[in-house]
Amino acid sequence: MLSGVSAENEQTKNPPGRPRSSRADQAILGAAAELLAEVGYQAMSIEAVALRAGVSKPTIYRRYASKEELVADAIETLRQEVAIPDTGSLQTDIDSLLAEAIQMVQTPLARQTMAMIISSATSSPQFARIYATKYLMPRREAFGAILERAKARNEIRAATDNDLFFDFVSGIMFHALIFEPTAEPYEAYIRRAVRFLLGGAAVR
Amino acid sequence: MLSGVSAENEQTKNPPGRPRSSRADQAILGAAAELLAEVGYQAMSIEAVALRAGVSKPTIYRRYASKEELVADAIETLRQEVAIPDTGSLQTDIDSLLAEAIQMVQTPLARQTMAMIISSATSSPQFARIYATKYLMPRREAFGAILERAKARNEIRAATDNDLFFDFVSGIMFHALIFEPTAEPYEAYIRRAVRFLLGGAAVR
Amino acid sequence: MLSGVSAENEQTKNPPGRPRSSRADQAILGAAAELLAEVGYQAMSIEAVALRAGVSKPTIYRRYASKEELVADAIETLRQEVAIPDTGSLQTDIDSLLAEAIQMVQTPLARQTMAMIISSATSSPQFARIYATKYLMPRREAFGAILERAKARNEIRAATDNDLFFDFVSGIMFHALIFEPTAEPYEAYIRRAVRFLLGGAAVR
Amino acid sequence: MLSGVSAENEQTKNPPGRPRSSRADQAILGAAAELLAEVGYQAMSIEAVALRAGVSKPTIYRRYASKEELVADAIETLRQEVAIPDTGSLQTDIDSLLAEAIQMVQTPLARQTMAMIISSATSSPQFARIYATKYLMPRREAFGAILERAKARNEIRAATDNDLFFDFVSGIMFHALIFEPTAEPYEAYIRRAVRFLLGGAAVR
DNA sequence: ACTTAATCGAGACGGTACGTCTCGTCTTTGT
DNA sequence: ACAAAGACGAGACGTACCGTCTCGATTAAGT
Repeated sequence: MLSGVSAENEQTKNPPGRPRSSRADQAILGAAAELLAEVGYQAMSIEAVALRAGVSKPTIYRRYASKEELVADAIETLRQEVAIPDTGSLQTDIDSLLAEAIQMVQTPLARQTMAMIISSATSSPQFARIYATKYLMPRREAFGAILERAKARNEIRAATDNDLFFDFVSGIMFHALIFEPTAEPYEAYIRRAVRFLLGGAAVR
Repeated sequence: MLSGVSAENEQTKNPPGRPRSSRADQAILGAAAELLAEVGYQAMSIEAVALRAGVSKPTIYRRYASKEELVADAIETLRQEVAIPDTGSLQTDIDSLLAEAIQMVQTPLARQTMAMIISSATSSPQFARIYATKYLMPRREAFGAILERAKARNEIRAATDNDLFFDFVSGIMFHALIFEPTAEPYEAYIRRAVRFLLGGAAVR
Repeated sequence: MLSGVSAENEQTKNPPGRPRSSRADQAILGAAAELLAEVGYQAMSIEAVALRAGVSKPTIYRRYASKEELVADAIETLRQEVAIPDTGSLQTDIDSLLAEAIQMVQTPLARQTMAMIISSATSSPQFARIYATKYLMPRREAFGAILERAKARNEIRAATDNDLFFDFVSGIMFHALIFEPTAEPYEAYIRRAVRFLLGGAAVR
Repeated sequence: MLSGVSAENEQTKNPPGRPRSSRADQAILGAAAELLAEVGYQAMSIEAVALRAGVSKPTIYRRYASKEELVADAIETLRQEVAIPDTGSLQTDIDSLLAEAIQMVQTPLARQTMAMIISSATSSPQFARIYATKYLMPRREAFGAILERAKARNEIRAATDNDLFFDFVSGIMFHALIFEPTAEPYEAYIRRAVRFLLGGAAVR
């Protein structure tokens, strides 16, 4: 891992023997992502991944010591790019971010991923870390940016804790997804909740 | 199910044959609850439940078609009683409720239950319903009661949506449990977050 | 069983309670005999007998302690009456007896019965005894009778052991049924074999 | 099987994948043969075979689709070598063959095997074929050889059907084993019966 | 060209748990 | 007291995956 001696590793010395097949690498990750979205984390068997990837079981186990590692790698490839809106109004900036997040969070893959994260939160915290890094972090930063601009425009109090604000939004989206606390549609509920939160932070 | 016509069903006619053993009922539910807390939902096998309950496998399958049904019944028996505090101050009332909730939510059984709820939220929504009914509902009502009293004392605005307030608290507790957004202790973070929320709702 | 003696049973004291249903008795034996012929001894389950007889399992177990006892009783009811032929010639007498025996021994019920007898010959010798009594004994006596008449007509030597002769015939019928030693039809083989035996016993 | 084409199939190409463990092969067959002799065909469970062989259940099911196939293979391995006696006298030659056969046929394994053969003679004729090939055939040939020599010595008629003679001997041994027709010991009865048969075949 | 060595597919291995089946017994209500 | 209905403990059934292992066949890199 930590190779301080640079002279040796300058030209990545190939190990002897047949190199790993990159075709197999991609096939495995692709099959794992598909199955994850289709049947979920628990029901996904390594055997099924091997079958779909057209690869043998040991070829998977040579790369990943467990289903968790495989899945962690598979979801890591799902890159999240978040455009930071700048409409001149906090309300519309937030609406823009929410629209994307709401759509994303309602896909089966997102549901499965969330389920998996929480299932294994105790035993395998790496999922939560990956999710926090890959998914939450860009959105946290986007929220931070638009909140800062709103402070500059004096729309909200300067003392407002950006991270806490984001945590509340993220938390209530999670919560509502699971428990469906009201009869109204998911999107309407979330928008109402965020207005509530903004009202509390608003300058008066 | 609930047949209002009492005259007909007055004397619940026993079905023929040997009745189900209530000893077995309890033993199964008890063993399931224990194992759930010990090894978690996924690792809990029907076989192990049967062994610990001193009951045969078919005796379990006669009652429950799947592990999910069994577990749903097992967690349904875990009754939640919430005392509604009345200290004369919203802040201390909330502190009192939070203290209990924070303690509860950090036990292994609660973690396992939450994990299971979310894992199966899509496929088996009954878990979420049970949890919402058994766990969240009493707390939602307690929050409603103390918020109403706070409104009467003019501590918070009368227009504050009690349910939404509770959803935010519940949501951020969930969220923080999973993602540990800050380095500070869980309890401190939650208390800080709730103060943030109260600040927004406060009368000015 | 034998309740002819009236002096002892003069006042046939009815036992208390509901008397055993003779309808059930017959239904059980009938169902057992049918299933025995259809699926064989091993595959015949008490459960299936109960179902077909329209009777509950304990009702059967109240009468018979085991499947063996039930089956023993069922086959005991299959009475065997053998007419002793008297045509004036040993050869035609034997042909007559053989015709009937060959036909009988090739029915599925007979095959199943034989299989059962031998399966349990070590552990449950009562089957072999019942079969020997109900099936073999009348034929042994018939053979004895026609052989005696043949001796009187000086067709075979007077010293011929009737029982041994019968055992050989019975034995080769059994043997050929199981192992099909030749390509020729069962009946032709048996007749050829008996002529061989008669040739050895014939007076010269 | 039929490898007429020598050029192509000369070097039997190994199938891909890990080869079956011959250690497991032998352990399974050994355990099956032991259990067969100990508890009988019906009471022998695949589970018990797996346990005794130190092998998992799927390893057995990979090789044999049913208990019948397993047992057929197990009894096929029980090789029967019969030495053909040549004492110069038919009577003593036969005595020698009988002695071995009588001893063999009275062992528990032989009883169990016979029972199984006949139990399944209708449904699974492969047992009877295996028994006929492995057990009866060598003895049939031995009898054929000593009878031919007896004919050369003019002890018995040249027209005597060797196979039929053997069938009678085999048949009466079977028959006597099952029905015990006399009070005398098995061996004495068989020897008496064979003398009867020889008397019929003798040259006069 | 030839060795070397890690890869590949295929599939068997000992395990564990699955959900089902039938066994013979037990326990209730109703006759 | 018996009949019926059906639950019970017990335990085998045959199947599905687990993660590991053993093969023969490839596939480069380093001789």
